[in-house]
Amino acid sequence: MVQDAYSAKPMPVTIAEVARKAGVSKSTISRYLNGLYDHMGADTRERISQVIAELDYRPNALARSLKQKRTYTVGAIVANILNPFSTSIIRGIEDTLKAAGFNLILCNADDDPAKERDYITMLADKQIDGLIINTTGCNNDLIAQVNRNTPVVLIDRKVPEIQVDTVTVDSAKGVRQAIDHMVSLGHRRIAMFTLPYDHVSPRLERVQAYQAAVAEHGLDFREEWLVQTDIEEVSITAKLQHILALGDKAGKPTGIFCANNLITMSVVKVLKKLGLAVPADVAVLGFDDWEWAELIEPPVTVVAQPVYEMGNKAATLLIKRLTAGRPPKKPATIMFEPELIRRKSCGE
Amino acid sequence: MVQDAYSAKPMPVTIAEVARKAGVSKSTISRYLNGLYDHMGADTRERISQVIAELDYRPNALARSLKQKRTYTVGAIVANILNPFSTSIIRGIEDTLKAAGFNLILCNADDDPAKERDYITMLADKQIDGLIINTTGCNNDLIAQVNRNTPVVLIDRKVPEIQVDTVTVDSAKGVRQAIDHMVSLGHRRIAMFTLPYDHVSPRLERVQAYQAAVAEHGLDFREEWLVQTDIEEVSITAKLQHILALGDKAGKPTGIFCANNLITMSVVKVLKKLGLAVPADVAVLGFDDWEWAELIEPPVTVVAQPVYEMGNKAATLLIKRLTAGRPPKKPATIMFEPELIRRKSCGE
DNA sequence: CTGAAAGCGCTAACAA
DNA sequence: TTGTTAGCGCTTTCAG
Repeated sequence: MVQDAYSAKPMPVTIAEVARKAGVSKSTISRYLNGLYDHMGADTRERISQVIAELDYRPNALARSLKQKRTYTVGAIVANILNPFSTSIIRGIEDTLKAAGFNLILCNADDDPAKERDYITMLADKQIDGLIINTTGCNNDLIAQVNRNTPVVLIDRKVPEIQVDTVTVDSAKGVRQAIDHMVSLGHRRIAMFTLPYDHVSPRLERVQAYQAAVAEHGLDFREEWLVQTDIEEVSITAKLQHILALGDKAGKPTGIFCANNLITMSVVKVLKKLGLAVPADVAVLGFDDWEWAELIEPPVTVVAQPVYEMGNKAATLLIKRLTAGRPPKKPATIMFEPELIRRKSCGE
Repeated sequence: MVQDAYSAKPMPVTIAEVARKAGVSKSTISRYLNGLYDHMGADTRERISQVIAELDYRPNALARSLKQKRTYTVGAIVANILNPFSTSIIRGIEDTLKAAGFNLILCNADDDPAKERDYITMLADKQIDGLIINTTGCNNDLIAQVNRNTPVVLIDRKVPEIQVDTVTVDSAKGVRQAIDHMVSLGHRRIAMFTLPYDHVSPRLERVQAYQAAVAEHGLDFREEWLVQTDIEEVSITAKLQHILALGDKAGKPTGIFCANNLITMSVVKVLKKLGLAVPADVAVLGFDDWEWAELIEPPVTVVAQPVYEMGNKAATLLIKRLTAGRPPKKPATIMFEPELIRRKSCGE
């Protein structure tokens, strides 16, 4: 068949062509490509090397993977790529994977279960060797199914129904540190802002830990102080105005604990727009640190998670499964330690 | 052959199995999968649908792509995923691609030419249909070669040697806006901080535009004010201290123009550490906006680029090539308009 | 040390 | 309306 004059893709060179030009069989080329030249004629080897260079030949990974049933590729799906939390994790995953010779396909679920679902199936269809996912928590069935063929590692968010390696942070301890810190600075009326916490384990854990800490410290508490919200400015503004209008005697909180960095940013932004001073009018403490948290005025006090290391660990766990001598070990859950970073947003 | 007891991957179900169970040929299944059931027996269709559901069958994308010579996947390589500039672009690319039915493989070159090189070949080996790249500028040969088989779109950074669609921002105009603004606020001694600008077109353009603007306004100028640096705190600190120690009469600049957001963040951070007030001690204006630039104290004035739209556009151009009626059009370079966003870091 | 041949899972003429 | 057949580009026994 003749090559179409306008066709976008010129005929790429195949192993057969290399074989012909080098005057050997495809098998020999294949062996060469796979480093099996222990017992290969030095002359043949040399010739093949030359022909390959000359033709600029690169093996087709699709064909190879189809035959070998391995792609040496792992997929990673993060919840929201605009969140520094996700990008740091990605860097952690990437470095470890690369060092081990695996490729990475990155996907951004955008906190949308449907999008996540699409990406999971796309990756599975592409026959990835493994999956690392910071899941929305709404596709557990699919993830479990993928996990039957392909090792999966969960990051940040746990899903007890699925038996897989999981990397998280000790949210309870982090919240404890946060509340202890605020209390030590004299706060006794502490509100908490969180994204909706159904389906998402760390969010739920943080809310529960907040409630526990409030109880143990014998702090004041009102249902209205536990606010579930999205990060839109209008929403945050409304909720903030509501709790801050509660009136001073035991009604208005003096501090706000934000359950993740997105919330923290929004809260700080809105507070600023409302002309409220931090921490004079109200203190702020966030869960999760990020590069420029100290650039905000005032620099915001946070509970930091070792995000990069969490990415490393997730990749390491996955690689272990991918290269494991059998039989496979029981799934483990690794919990990292959070760390309080004192800056200026809580007073002192 | 018997399935190995410990083998990680259970035998996945293939089209042949579906065919057998449904009592039809593989071709029929294939037709079904590809939506060619116009002239298919309603009964067969029904049966196939059932068997597929029953077996949880998913076609192997590797096999399909090998045969079709299309992966419906485009690769995107960004310079630095920790940079909000990159992530916004990614979102733009992603949305457009998804809407057009293409998959996206994301890679982070980390501003490292070697890493970039690896990713480009990896993507090419995986037979991507197209590539969008914010290149380091050090792999032009490779990119040109890929471009012979596969449409490439350059984003943010131009490479004149390669004939491809390119999406950029009008750096010259942006810089002009920046300098004009500072001048209008009374600054006549303006320094510029930039990352090393060899290989990277927008950086070079910005430096040239800065020099041109300085000349046209008849501003004071000293070689030392044009500083090339990395974003490490130590480097920035040293350079900053140097120019600020120059002495007041025409030596010490009153304003600093930062050529990109990474530089801006570092400069602001170091200024803060040095106890210098912005804009009282020195004004700051940055190229490129980002979500939380207004959270900094003072909120920093910037020249914003429509990053999300640039991502959209890059993807759109690529899709056009991928779905084009032939013959292909000549490569175009699209230039987006920057926009000055006045905040507080330049005085007034 | 190297080659022949079969086959990975799918699609696409061409027949029927 | 459906089946047969021949590959896509590579790897991998099995022979020699």
